Amino acid sequence: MDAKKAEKISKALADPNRLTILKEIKKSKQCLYCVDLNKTIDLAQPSIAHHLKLLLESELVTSDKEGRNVRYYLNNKLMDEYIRFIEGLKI
Amino acid sequence: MDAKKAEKISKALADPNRLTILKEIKKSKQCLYCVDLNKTIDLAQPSIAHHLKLLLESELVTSDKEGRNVRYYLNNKLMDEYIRFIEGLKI
DNA sequence: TTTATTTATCGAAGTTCTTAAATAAATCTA
DNA sequence: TAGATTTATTTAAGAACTTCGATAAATAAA
Repeated sequence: MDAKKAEKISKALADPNRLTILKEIKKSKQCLYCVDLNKTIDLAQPSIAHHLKLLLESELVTSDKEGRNVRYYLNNKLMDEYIRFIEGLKI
Repeated sequence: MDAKKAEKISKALADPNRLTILKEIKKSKQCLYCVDLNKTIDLAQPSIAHHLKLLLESELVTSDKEGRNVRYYLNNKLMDEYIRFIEGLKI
């Protein structure tokens, strides 16, 4: 992973609501519907949609459509790559 | 590590110049003088001082004074804690 | 087909971040 | 002590980010 990608991922992780979203996806076991986040997170729907978009753009999260719902998944592989990048910063 | 701390570290990592600074500290083997960064990074001195302050506040970097110079060190232990936090996000 | 539900987009307001010029503070050197 | 060097602080401008209301788009349900 290059520094630019790591920067983008770091940015995606640099917000309390996005960290909460990631934890909620984890809690939901593999996937999560966007609509469930509206109940958990105290933000307006467009704000949640915005955060999900950033997470998708960072590729920390993937998604697929199921009717009018969207399912979200964690990208464990990318998280591992990010971890390796951080490891690479260490002496 | 709690989410608030992880957020702060993520913020510190979410900038290309700060990632470069971390890499330079690593390259310098254990420590680095602030003045050396002025040669490496194309930023004005106050900007570099600002980035170093953020890195210190995140605790990713520590420092000590040596005369009028300041030496910077990577906090490998905190990086490990951060890595464990990211691991904890995975399913 | 009409209505309801779910998600995405646009636009604007407020906040935070990045950067640099000016300058101060600390310490070294001559 | 006087001047040079290194780092920190203040202030301000511009860029980027977060948030939400309004609204659009897509699909499901009645």
